[in-house]
Amino acid sequence: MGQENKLKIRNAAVQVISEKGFYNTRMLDIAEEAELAVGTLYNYFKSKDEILEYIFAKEMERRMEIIAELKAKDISTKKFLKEFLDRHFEVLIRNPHLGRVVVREKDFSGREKSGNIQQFIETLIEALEDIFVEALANSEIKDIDPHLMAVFFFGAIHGMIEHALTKPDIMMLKNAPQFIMERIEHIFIN
Amino acid sequence: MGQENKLKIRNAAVQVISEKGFYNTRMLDIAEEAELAVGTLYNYFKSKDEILEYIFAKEMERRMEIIAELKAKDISTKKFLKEFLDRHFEVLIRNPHLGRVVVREKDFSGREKSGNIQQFIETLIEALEDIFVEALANSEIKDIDPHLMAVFFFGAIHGMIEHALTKPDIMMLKNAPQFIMERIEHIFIN
Amino acid sequence: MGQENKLKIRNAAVQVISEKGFYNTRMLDIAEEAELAVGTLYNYFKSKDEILEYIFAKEMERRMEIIAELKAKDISTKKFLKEFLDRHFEVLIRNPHLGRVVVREKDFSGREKSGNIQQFIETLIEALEDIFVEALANSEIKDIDPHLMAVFFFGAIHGMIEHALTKPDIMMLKNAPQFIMERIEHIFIN
Amino acid sequence: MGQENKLKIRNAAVQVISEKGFYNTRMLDIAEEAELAVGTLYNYFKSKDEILEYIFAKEMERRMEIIAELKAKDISTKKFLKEFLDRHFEVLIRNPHLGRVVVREKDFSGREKSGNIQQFIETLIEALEDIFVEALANSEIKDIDPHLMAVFFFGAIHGMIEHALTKPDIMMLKNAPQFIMERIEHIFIN
DNA sequence: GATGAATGAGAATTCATTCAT
DNA sequence: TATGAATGAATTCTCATTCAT
Repeated sequence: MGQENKLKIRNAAVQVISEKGFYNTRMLDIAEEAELAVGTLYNYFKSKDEILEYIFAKEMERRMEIIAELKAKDISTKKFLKEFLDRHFEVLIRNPHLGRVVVREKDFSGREKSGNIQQFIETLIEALEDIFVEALANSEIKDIDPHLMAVFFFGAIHGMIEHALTKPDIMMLKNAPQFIMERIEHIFIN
Repeated sequence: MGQENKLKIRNAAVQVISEKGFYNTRMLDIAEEAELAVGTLYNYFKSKDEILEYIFAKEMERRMEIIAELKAKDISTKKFLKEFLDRHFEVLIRNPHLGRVVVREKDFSGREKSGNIQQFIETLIEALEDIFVEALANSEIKDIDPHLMAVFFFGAIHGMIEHALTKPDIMMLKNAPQFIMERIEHIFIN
Repeated sequence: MGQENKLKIRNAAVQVISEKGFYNTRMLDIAEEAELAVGTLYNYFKSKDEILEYIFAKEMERRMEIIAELKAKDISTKKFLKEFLDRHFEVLIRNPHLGRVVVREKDFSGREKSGNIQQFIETLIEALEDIFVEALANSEIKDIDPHLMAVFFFGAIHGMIEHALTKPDIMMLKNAPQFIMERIEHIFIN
Repeated sequence: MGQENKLKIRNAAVQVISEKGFYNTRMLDIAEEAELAVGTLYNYFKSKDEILEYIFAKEMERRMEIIAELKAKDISTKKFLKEFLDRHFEVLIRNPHLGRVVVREKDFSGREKSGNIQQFIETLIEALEDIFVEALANSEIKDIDPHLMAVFFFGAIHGMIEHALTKPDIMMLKNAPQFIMERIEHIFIN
């Protein structure tokens, strides 16, 4: 059915955009990668911008799902963050193209539409912030500004991903979760 | 003399690109902001890409200067990093447009030329890595992978800058250096 | 049976083309208005152009029928023209969309196929010319170039229709036949 | 200077649009006819639509100038109309392409922008209406609805032009003014 | 006959770059 | 050196038409 093509287009777009960057990718590039006609792309997406938004929406949705799932587990914040990192990086190791697109094209500025993508990032940061706020309330972590903490954490993750995928350095991706946890180990009480 | 115009163009480009993003900025936009004719831009830069490269080159040069200067001071690594962060963020607080361009447009991929910009980032990370390698040799810090450390550190910095400038949240820029230092405090011996 | 769909398509086309103009009307627009699938349109018409031709053909056929019918009645030319005008405008008052399409899209030039539509107009003008030729032979009207007369007459009719439908000004449509007759009253002998 | 190119583009557009119709004319066609690059067209006009509007604006301006000039002459309405017709048709005889565009593309419907073109026509009709209103006040013509009269008159003119230029039939253009005057002769008192 | 997704040729428009003045 | 009009390659998006179901 139709969803199959939408998926094909998304995957093709991820592939090509990760290689050439969003602005250097033509609709024709995506179409060829997807083995479809250009016109067909427009049966599934209103514009090129919308394809990028869709990629982001899907990925951010996944991250929120992971967070929701982990929240349901009722584990300590430390375990929570470790597991979130593990799963986040695991996805990227399996699909480096996707990671590259998500970390690189997030600054899709200069157009109003881009608002959505910025929003996805915001939402994720806010979700992380909530985790820290709660941990603070439960005295699981020291008295640290949760907002700064969330931004710092998110930035460090993105930075390592970007660097690892650009080199590319898969080993770094594998070590990153453990390394990041060690860097914030000290914020936890006990 | 001519350098005055080159500076005008650079400043205009920073201003406009920070607002619209590199790909949504036309040479005409830069020319208008600089109060020059489009043709004049080409008397100072061979291409649009070259303007961006120039902006990066200048900024990275400045960072390297700061690093060289601090190295000459022969202070502890902790003080070194703290002072580097202070000065780095200070520049951005004074010129947010510049910060926005540098953090956003670093992934200028999909073209061969972009190599230069990637290179600037690499160089800076390597410089930081050197600091950590040396600190390790001097037993100033714990036994931590210096490369990972440099990437982590750089990522966190960039993430906070980007977030702070996007909101924009000047207060975060002010608090960031101290906050980051506290996060890596534990890596230092003593 | 099938003719029902052909009619639905024609009516839908008249409706949409009258609103958006032929070139700004997509097959999809017509299909939606007709509550049919685009593909279905092609079971009844070979192309978009053919739909417009069909609309014209039908209308011109009707006018020719009116003319034939009036000719059979064997009335004076003056009565003939008056009745022709009455019936012509009556149709338009009842279906302004149709009128709008017929007066506006007659210049469907630049394509070979369009010849047909031009032809319809020609045929109608010739029919009117015949009326004047005959009237001249019967000494019903003064010595006036019948060809010029037909063109003049036809132009005035079209102009008034177009103006009335564009405003729209239904009252003008109602008054037009009488007004036009008064304007050519003087050509009749007696 | 620049106006020279604007004129070249206008003339080329008139030529091509008169042959192929507005919607079947590509910007490239106009550019080639004008012996300019496509891009150059956009240095003088914001869009294809704007070219058509410009053609109309110029022509309507000319007609208004003729009307203003004749008004200044303070001649009888009958002479006024005759002279207006003569000059109007004279222009068309000299530049049939222009005439064809003006009579054919006036119904530039389906887009908001088209409003301007409709407006030009309206303005001209209103100007004619004013003539009749004044003539009525001066008892130069019989008691006839001036609005209907203006629309009728304008329609007849357009119809004859269109027919004459479509055939093409230059003789008809030459005879038209006289013929039209004879048709409305009876409305004048005396 | 009816459907509507797939197709790809085609068109408007943009914009980096050139170059004559 | 400064200018800005001219250029035309490149790109996004549209839409008539086809055809497998």
